[in-house]
Order: sequence, then C-alpha cells, then structure tokens
Amino acid sequence: MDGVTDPEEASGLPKRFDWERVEAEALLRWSQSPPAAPSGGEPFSMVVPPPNITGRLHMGHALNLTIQDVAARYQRQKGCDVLWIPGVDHAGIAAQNVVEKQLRTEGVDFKSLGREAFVERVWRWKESIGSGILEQIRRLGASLSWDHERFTMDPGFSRAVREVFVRLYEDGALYRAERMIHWCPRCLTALSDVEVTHLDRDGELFTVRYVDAERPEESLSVATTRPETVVADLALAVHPDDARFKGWVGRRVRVPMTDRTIPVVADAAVDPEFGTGVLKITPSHSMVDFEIGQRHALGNLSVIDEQGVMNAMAGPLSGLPRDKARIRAAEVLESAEALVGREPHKNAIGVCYRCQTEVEPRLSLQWFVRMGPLAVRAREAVSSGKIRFFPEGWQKTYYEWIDNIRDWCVSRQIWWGHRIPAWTCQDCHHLAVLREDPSVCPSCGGTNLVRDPDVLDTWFSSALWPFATMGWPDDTPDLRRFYPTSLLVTGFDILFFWVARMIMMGLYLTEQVPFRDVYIHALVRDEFGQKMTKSRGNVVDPLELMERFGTDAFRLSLALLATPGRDIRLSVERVEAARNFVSKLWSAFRYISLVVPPGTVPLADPAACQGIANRWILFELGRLEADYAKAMESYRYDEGALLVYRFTWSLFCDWYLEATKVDFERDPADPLREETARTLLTVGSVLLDLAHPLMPFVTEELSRLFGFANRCTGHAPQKAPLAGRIPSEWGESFERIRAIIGSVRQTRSVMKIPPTQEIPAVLVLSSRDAGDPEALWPFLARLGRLSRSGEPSLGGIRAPFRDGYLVLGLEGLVDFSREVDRLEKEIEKTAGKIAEISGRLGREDFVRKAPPEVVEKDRAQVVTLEEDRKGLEVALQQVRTFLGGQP
RNA sequence: AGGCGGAUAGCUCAGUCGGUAGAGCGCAGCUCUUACACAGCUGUUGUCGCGGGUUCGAUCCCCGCUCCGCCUACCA
Repeated sequence: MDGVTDPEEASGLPKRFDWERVEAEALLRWSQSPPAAPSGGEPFSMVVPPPNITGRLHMGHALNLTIQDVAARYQRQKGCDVLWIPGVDHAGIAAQNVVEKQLRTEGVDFKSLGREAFVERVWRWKESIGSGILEQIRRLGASLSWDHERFTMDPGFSRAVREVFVRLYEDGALYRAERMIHWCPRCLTALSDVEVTHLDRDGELFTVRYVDAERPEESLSVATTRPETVVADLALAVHPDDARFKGWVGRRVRVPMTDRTIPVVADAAVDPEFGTGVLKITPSHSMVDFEIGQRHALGNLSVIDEQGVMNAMAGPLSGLPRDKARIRAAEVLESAEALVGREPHKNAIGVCYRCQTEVEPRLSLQWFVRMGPLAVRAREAVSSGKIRFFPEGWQKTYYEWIDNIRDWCVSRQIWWGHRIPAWTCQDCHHLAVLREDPSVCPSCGGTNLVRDPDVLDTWFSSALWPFATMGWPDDTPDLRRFYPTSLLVTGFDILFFWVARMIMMGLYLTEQVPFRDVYIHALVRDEFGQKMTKSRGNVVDPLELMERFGTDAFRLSLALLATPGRDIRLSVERVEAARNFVSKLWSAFRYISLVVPPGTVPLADPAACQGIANRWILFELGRLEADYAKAMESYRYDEGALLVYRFTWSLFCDWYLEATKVDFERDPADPLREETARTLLTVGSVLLDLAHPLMPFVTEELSRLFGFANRCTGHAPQKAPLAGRIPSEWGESFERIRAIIGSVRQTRSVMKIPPTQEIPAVLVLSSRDAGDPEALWPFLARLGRLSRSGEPSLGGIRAPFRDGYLVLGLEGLVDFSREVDRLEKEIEKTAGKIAEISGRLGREDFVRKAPPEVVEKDRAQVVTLEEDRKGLEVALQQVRTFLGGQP
C-alpha cells in the first residue's frame, strides 16, 4: 500500500452524503452546545404548539415544526436572540382515556381505584413515556430552547392556571350555572361547543300525531328525527303568525306513550316551512327547545341518563339505550296509531371530536367563561393589525367565530387535569373560589367544605401557554424580554380551540397581544388528497421517511410543498425528489473539494472579480440573496426553498461548476485559476447559509468540512451581503455563452450528433459590444464541444443567437432534413410572436392608451425577434444549400 | 342554510401589482463527458373550469354558473 493511494479516496469528500451518521453526530453536538444567544441581538420568540402527551410525531407536527425551525434558524442567522419554547400538553380526556384503557387490560375499573390513586397512576404513566414526542421532535432538527421545556401540569403552570381561574371569578368573567351543554355519554363529561363536530347522517323523519286532550277527533302532526324524546315533551309550539294553527294555541294535547297532556304554545323560533309547521318541545334534550321552554316556563323533564340510556321517566322506553329506544319508540307509536309518517331524512348530528360518540344536549351545573367582553378585545387586536394572520384570509373565519361567540363551558367531569379551585360549604352553602386551599369556610368558619370534583378543559390551560411558559404571573426576565412572542405557527384546525382563546386570555391577563404574527398552515394529506387517518390506514410515518431519505430531504420536501392556504399532498416521490437535491448539493461540494487547492480562501472583494463566469454567478447569487430575503420575511418559506433549489441546481451546478472546469484547465500561471477557486468558496459558503434553515444537517456538515466561517457554523452574520454590490451587467457575457451553447446543443441533438463528437466552428459576433471572442472561446470549446476552426469561411450550417451566429462544420455528418424541420418550426414560432406583437402595435388605441413603457418594450421586442428570425432564416438557407449539394 | 378556499401541461402544483404561461414528476430520444445515473443534454404537452362584464389588452379585476374540498349551524 505504501505510496499507492487512490486519488479519489485521498482527497475530497466522500462520494455520498451519509446522513445517518451526520444526523446522529449533529444531534449529539447540538444537545451538548445549543446555539448561543448573540450579544445585542433583537429578541425573536415563539412557543411551540404543545403536542399532546399521548401523541406520536405525525405529519402535522412535522410540518408545523419544520416551519417553525426554518423561522428560528433564519432569525438566528439574522443575528436575533431566539427563544423557542418547547413543551407538552397534559391532554385531559385523551390521557385519561389512555390510562383507563391500560387499567382495563389489567382488569381494573379506574373508578374502583379512586381519584387519588388514578391521578397518581397517570403521573407514573407520564414518567414512563418520558418526553417521548419531544425526542422525536429533536430528530427533526428542531432547534428549540430545550432549557425552557414546560408541561401544562407542572407546578408553575398549575399555579398560573389557578390564578387565572380565581381572577376571572373575582372579575365576574367566570360563573357557575345550570345550562344546556354538550354531553359525551362515553367520556361522561361536558364538552365545549368547539369540541363537537357535525357529521351528516342519514336518518329518518317521523311524523307523530298528538290528539287534542278535549276533542280526541282533532290532532296536530309533528315532525321529529328523535321519536324517543316524545316521552320528554313538555309542549308543542307553532309560529305565532301561522294561520293554520291559530285556534290551537292555548289548548292541550296528549303526549303519545304517556298519560300526560301538554300545552300548545306560540313561539317565533318555529319555522312554519319545515315539516308540518309544528314543533315538539323537549327542553331537557335540545338546545333550542330549552330556550323555548324557558320562555314559556315549561320546566324540565329528563328521560336520558348520563350514559345515554332511557331512565325511569321514559315509560315504555325505560332501560333502552338511545338508539334502541328510537326503534322501539317508532314501534310503540305505530301500534298506537300515533305514527302518521316516516321518511328518510339527512341531518347533521353532533359528535364528540375525540371519540365520535353522538353527543347529548344535557342540562347540568357547569362552570362557564363569559366570552362577550373578551371577544370584543380579541376582535380589535386583529382588526387593528396588532395581530396579523398569514395568510390574511383567516381573519374572516376568525371574525365569524368571534362575532357569534358563546360562553365557554370549561368544567370537565374527569380526574386528570387542573382541578377547579372551588369549595362549597356544607353548612352555609357559601361558594369559595380561592388561590390557596382553605381549611375553614371563609364565610361561616365551618370546616365542612367540599371541593368541586371537576377539572378544567385542557384548552383552558393551553390558552395561557405563551405567557405562562415564561413564568407568568410572576414578572420574569423572559416575559420582559420575549413577550409578546413574535410568531405563532399553527394549523387552521385549532384556530378557535387555541389561537382565539390565547388572544383573549393574553389580552385579559397581560394587557398585551400574546403574539404579533400568526402563520397558519394547512393539513398534510396523502398523495390522493385524502386526510391521513388511522381508520383509512393511509398514515405516513414521518420518522420512517426521515430514515429512508434523510431528515434534510424530508424537511425540504415539506417546505417546498407548504404553499400558504393550500393543503399539502405529500407523496414519497416528492421526498425522493428532495433527497435527490440534497445529493446534488453534496456532490457539488465534493467537486469543490476536489478542485480547490488547500489553503484557498474566499474572495476578499467579490466586486473585484474579472472572470466571466465568476462575475455571472456572483451576480446571480446577489439576486438570489435579495429574492430569498424577500420571500423569507413574508413567511413564504416555500418560495425561499424553491429559489435555493433552482439556483443550486439550474445555475450553480448546471452552468457555473461546468464553467469553472474551463478556468481550471487554464495555464497554471493564469490568475483566473485562483480567482475561480476563491469564487467557488465564496458562493458555496453563502449558498450553504441560505439553505441552512431548510436543511440544517447537510449544510452544517459541509460548512464544517470546508471550515467556512459562515452563519451555519454559528459565525456572525456577514456585514455586507452581495446584493447591491454586483453591477447589473455582470451577468451579460456569460448569458451570451449560455445562449450560444443552448443553440449548439439543440442543433447537435436534432441532428443526432453524439455529444462527445467535436465540431469545428467559427464564431461570428454581429454587434460591437458583444464582447471579446477570445474570452468566450474557452467556454464554448469545453461546454459546447467545439473546436475553433482556423478557416474563417468554414462552410457549414449556422447556429444563430441574439447578436451573432456560430458556423458549425458538419459536412457529411448528419441528416440535414431534421434541421430544416427544426428551423422552420422555430421561424414559424418567431413569426407568430412578431405577428401578435406588431398587430398590437398597429392598433391605434393600444399605442395611445397603454403605458409608454409597455409600448416601448413591445417595439424593442419586435426588433429583437426580427433579428432572431433573420438569423434563423439565414441558417435555414444555409442548410438548404447543403441539402441541395447532397446527392 | 351561511361562510371560506380550490378549478392552470398526463399527474402534483407555482405564477402573473392586468401586457408573449412556469417548476417538479412523468413521457420520448441521446449520453456511463474524471462532482453527481439519486446524473447530464435535447425534446414533448396548455380554448389557464363555463358564461358574461370592465379594459387598448383578462389566466389575473367584477358579476353569474358548474364541480370539488373545508368550516360554521341541532330546519325539528
């Protein structure tokens, strides 16, 4: 082996990007030395939408976190002091369900355990899964401020929750009352309005006859979808203006299946158009009926218990579950000849958003937050622009909800969560809501206190997330420096659940908006546009994709697809394409590592470059920097990603790297060699910076391997970006080369000349400022596989371009008829364009009314198109001559 | 029922402050040219959903319609 080394192995980067190793190393490094806060940097802060403790990383999280991490890294690169708080939500009902189920498999009913032991058990379970989902989030490369991790049930946070509850109560913004609420008969708890989702279901519309109590020969027919509630009817109602039923108001009818009679009342809530125009009123089992019942003092009669089973008051239906009771009710009504109609009917029913069980409207004693006053301020925060939504359109949805706000039921009949700090004195019935647990009744001094058994809605604590994570209600340095937060990134599905409530609570408790900007992203769907659900079985595991294609590729694919306001259809092909890009990037830097001599340093002054290609790529890079900044500042990370993608692949790799090969073939004494090597490093370093927020692993690895003092490696932002320092004409010469090469390649491809075959050629430049042919030739020779013909009048066909043409010596080599076709097509296309534009220019009103610069642009366009056509026509003529000359 | 969003190349989607429509994937042909075959080169495809209107000019703005998706809402 001595002295014999494979040059390929000896120098340069490994051929492939080994992301598995690089990611593992980087994650270790990042956990050991988190990014240091730059001194004097502006604060930039975010709080992560806390994932449920029960959760595993899914596509939604991956998208959400990728976007935030792009933001965090971008801001950090700008020199900001970034705080991005991680954390987990205790997920009341969901977590309780998990542990209940666990106990059930052990044959234990959680109720028999008792409250204290059960809650203890949930804590133990929480410890056992550790920070499971946060570990997965780390693997995404998410650069969170891990020393700030919070949990919604930790002591500090719990104190904040309690403080808020008491403060709201003291201010009269929180009250306890008996109201109609949504009840989930499976979770056995109240739900807030937003926790109920509506599903269209095929049901039946039954028409039931109620006979007059005095005159059995007269009756009213009533349409209902829930005949099982007939036994709870307390009235029938008709519209006050409905002439059909004028005489009925005030009379009484018999309730079928019972021996009760009920009044017929008039109420404007009845829609005379629907059904028979008569509505049966069941105050205890319907929201609107409850209200009508209130207006007419009908009282309440409940026939369904908390588990959804018909109770003792339900007469012949007693003991049956709701759905069975409906069938039985129809039978009983039919046999009593009270059922006069039955037809299929579609209606929307409310289900529990967690378990899909049909919810039951239920009258019960619950705690409510008075939303009206909070909503007024929350609306103003958005309409005044203090909070901005991206995309802006979500404002409307927000207002829609805010303007129709209803009080928020915040008590839940479960055990896992923040227990409500309210005590009732059994002696004097005083209700005490307190910051500290009482030992005696504050009112009568008695010791007979009973604590409210309920816990708070999980979203109640989530609403405090932006400031409670920073130590509120204490006045902390974090709050002073980082609150309000700069940006919130979240999905539209929790706009009401979370975003709106944070705004309300933030304004109420801190007198400030909780965040300035809200980036609202869409849902990640499968490649067919279907929502990913367990039941569909189309769930794609992000960790799997990360392992298969690398985390950078996965992140990049999400970023590229994340067009604001549009759902994302993720397919493996897209991730694969991003993986190919990462590969391409890696191999480009491998090339740099092979051609740039050791000890080379980046350009000291890019504006002093001489090389045609160097000037061009610096010009393009300057443009990229400017466009990229614009995209990133407006949260168009998809656009930023696309800009980086296109620059890297289509300009840097396809053209610039090829062009540098020309420079490296030059005489060893030529100063261009060094300039080009230095330009490669300069552009490479900046490019990695721009790509870094999107692809942190590969860019940091490359920056380290090259020893770049760029922002990926934690160095200070560059003082003067390229944008603005590169003259705008720096691109021109190389653009001409690109045009010429393009023309040659077309000809070559059409005429079936192998790419490797050299073609003798003569270059003719028509305009004086077209540049120095001597400078052009080395690039043409290499990139176009041309050899410079010494014969000035070389016979051959023409490859035309804007300000000149190339004569290609192709005699005897090729099928010229193809070239004729191609040129004719080109000419036709060009002529078509000329016709269109000059036609426009010929119209008098266009010239008069259109802006002068548009007219001018068109005129110039016609001139250049004419030049193109002339070039093409001459070329065509030339080929025809050859064809004629051939046998 | 009301509100919102979408309809652009075979597929997935950009885009145009109104002035000759783009990318990726796919497809076809040619290339193992010493960074990359996870690659290179060349080519291919569009009444920019339908009907009106405004305008010198509309894929883009306005009105109406059709289809698709979502959100809100107990017409029982």
